[in-house]
Amino acid sequence: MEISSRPSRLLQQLNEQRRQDLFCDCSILVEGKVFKAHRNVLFASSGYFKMLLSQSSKDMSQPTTATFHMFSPDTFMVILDFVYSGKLSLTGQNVIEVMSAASYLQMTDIISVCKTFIKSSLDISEKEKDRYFSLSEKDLNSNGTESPGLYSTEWRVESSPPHSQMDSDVGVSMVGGNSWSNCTYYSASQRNTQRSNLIKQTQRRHSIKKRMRQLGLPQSTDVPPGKSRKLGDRASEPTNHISQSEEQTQLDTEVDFADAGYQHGLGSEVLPRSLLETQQEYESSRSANKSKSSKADELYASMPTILGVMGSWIEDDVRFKCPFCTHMVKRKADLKRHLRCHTGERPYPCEACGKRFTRLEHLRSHFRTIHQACKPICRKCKRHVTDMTGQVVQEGTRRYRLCNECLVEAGIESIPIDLEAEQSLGFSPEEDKDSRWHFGEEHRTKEVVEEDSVGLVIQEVDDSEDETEKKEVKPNIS
DNA sequence: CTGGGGATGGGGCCC
DNA sequence: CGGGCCCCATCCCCA
Repeated sequence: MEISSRPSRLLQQLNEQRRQDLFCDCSILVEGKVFKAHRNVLFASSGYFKMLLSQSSKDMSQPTTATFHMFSPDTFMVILDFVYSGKLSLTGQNVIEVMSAASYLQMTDIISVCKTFIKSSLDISEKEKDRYFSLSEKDLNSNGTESPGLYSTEWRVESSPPHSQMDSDVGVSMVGGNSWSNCTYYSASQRNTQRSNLIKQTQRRHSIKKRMRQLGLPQSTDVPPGKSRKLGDRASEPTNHISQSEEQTQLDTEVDFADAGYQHGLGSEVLPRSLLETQQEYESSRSANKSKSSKADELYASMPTILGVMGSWIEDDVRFKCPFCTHMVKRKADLKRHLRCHTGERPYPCEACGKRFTRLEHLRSHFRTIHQACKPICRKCKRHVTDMTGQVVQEGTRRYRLCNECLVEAGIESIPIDLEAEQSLGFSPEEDKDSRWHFGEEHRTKEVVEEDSVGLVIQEVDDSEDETEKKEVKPNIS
């Protein structure tokens, strides 16, 4: 016979004891504020505490103390309240920090709730959008006041009492690792600029799919687990680690959910609003939520203060753990590089096509293959070509080589170098000849329009000038 | 539908 | 610590 209410009553009792500082044998110091708690409860709730307490458990007579600097007392209070009550008080303002702290403390329960919170905020964003349009269409003359408590309830995890959420693969490595260092992130305005550039990319669908994968969201083209990457960290990456890029993508578009609460139970799944499928949706969403986006930007702006690098020690080997996934690297610089895949930061734009890259080398590679036709290989027959046996064909902003035979076969051998067409791209003959690759944002639209009219342009291949051209053509990559 | 190849992105590591 | 190279996985396009 089982009394189902017994565990919760026990937890209530423990919570009461905590509040009255009864039998507390553990002190947690967070930025000068002391929290009292029970070892047993902390041990059972957090992988971090489990490791910490198992190391210090030999001396049970001494009270255990732990000190944290990487999150605020308020954040820890939210987590501690969750540990003792199963209730997680999330708001739009604290969700990121709570999730980050939970990641550090290895409390995947909380991470899951935070993730769902953020996901469902996107759902709310869509509802808000619908409501916005609805108001626009029907209630333009109405008072337009919003129900302040539209989403005000509290997030609760009631279905499961706090329990151990060990992340075995990171558990050991986390012990003693508590140094955080700030990382560089784009400001909100920079991000807006980047985002607008990103929006213009033609491969958005690809990135959305990819981000869905990062989120662990189901998708039709998802690869089976067995086909995952060679590196175990991706395969083993828990799906409850929301990627920051995704998180930000969502937060950028979401409504103001700060100060609002949400009712959530783990048992009743809150279906995440899937990522916006198209640019139109994305942008209409953005425009619909324009008045609210500043809040999301504020939220983003707060991230640099709460995101960081966890240094941890495995034996004598210092390694750095990504706060958003289980990936660990040996060098800070590698972590910084890795973080770009979470932040979506793409600092290296291609001047020719506007496509942005996370790394300079990728930009260079892209530019060489797409815009410079550096490969001395005929694109059609794959044979090796020289400047004697082939020519460079330009198609839009793409360049590639064709051997003379394939040129004849394609019937484009008679097309001369179309200087007029090149000028039609918006460059005067006086301009640097290479500046035709410097398509800025202002040229891009024109470029697309003109691309068809440009057609194929053949230029003489001069391999000897390739290096020179490389430098001139792409000053920002050399 | 499928396989091949190009483009892209990410990790490890050397300089 | 940044730059760069190499390698590999994945995606996408095309035959």
